[in-house]
Amino acid sequence: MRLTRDHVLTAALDLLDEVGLDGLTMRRLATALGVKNGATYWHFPSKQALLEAMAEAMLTGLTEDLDARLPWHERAAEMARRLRRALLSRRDGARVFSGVFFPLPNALAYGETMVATLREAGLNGRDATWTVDTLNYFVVGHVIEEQLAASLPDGGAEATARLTRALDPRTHPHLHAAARDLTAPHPEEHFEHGLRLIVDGIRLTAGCR
Amino acid sequence: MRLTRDHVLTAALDLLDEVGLDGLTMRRLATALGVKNGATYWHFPSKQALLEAMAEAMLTGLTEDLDARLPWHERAAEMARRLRRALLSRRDGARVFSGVFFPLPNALAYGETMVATLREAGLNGRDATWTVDTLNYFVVGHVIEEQLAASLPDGGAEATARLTRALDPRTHPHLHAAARDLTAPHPEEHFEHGLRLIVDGIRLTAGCR
DNA sequence: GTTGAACTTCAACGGCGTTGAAGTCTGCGC
DNA sequence: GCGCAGACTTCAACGCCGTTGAAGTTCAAC
Repeated sequence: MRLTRDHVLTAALDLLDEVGLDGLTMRRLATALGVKNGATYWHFPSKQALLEAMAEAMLTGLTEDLDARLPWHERAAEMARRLRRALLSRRDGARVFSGVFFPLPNALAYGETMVATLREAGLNGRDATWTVDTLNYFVVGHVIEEQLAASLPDGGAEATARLTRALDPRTHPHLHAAARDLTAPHPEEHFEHGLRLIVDGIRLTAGCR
Repeated sequence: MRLTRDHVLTAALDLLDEVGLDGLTMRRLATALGVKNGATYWHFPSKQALLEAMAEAMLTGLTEDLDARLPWHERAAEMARRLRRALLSRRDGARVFSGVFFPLPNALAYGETMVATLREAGLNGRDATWTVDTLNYFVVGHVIEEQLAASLPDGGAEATARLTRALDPRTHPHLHAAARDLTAPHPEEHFEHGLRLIVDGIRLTAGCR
């Protein structure tokens, strides 16, 4: 059967889950599709274009069915949670997303909804836009680290051990004590902690005007 | 004259400024040093090790001469600003830093100081650690974008034009209006805006206990 | 001077994204 | 039924990349 743009895209997403971003190769993708190396280039002009399509696919439906009756800060938090879940839906999803520069339609819809929500809270255009940026840096950065930790060979045990070894309790008492509060074991709580921090900051800003 | 680990390191940092992270190649580095391709591998076992040393070099002196009389929130903000400036000191510095997994001594010192500052504010160990993570996601994400925008061929004019073209004012009124509030023209204010947002969130959290 | 370690060169390995010419298939008008 | 044009695939390369190991060179200490 002949190839379709969609075949290539879904095969690429499946391959991403299987081998991760670093293992995702145009040659491997062709092999997975039972096709020779150059064939995919008919459907996507470059690997970058394919990665953009993959990112766009991950963000499908991000703004759908959002409860308009929620107060603005709960709506904003819900959107951030949705973005996180979308990025988590594929292995290394956050890194794929962060490598895309092109303005993806689904990302634009997300941004538009976010800015609209914050404007509703009373923020002016510039504040709302910049606040969305701050939220995005947090979400993407958090999920990148989350997925990095998740794809460590031994569940991060070796990396944690090496970190603990590097930490002299005399010079780094706080970090030494914090070794058990790393991201890895509590991703949800860690995410909610940061999210609340930022949303609280927004509420403070919003209340001041 | 023979090579030194230090020669290689400073040449790598200079080459980074010249050609950016994507142009930084072991072969190009060797050429810049007037040496053949394999020679650098005597001083650094791998490119990754070299990048780690480069990141560590960028973070030198990050925690020095911090005014202990400042209130905690100003000290934390000052640290974040220092981290930003350190990452900005080299082209693509933030991307170099974010690609390093190994716990760098200077990064640990930074983290220790940050956690200590937040504990002083009354946060418990876990809250302090996680809050530092949130701050770091913001700083690194912000500077990555800042430097990405700075290294666009035409100062970002073409990218902005393409974005504006992709934005229908009917479907994306807020983003369309916000096209002039992008990061690029106001990096300082944009950074300070996000920083204040997060620090305000911390102050709120700190006040609650 | 000899020697042994420190350092460099040399030549390759296997991999990557991408390209363009050549080939094959397929559906459509005749 | 047939030919043909466009759609799609293969093939064979190009020029990169990080890394490696054996062979060669330099140099300081004895």
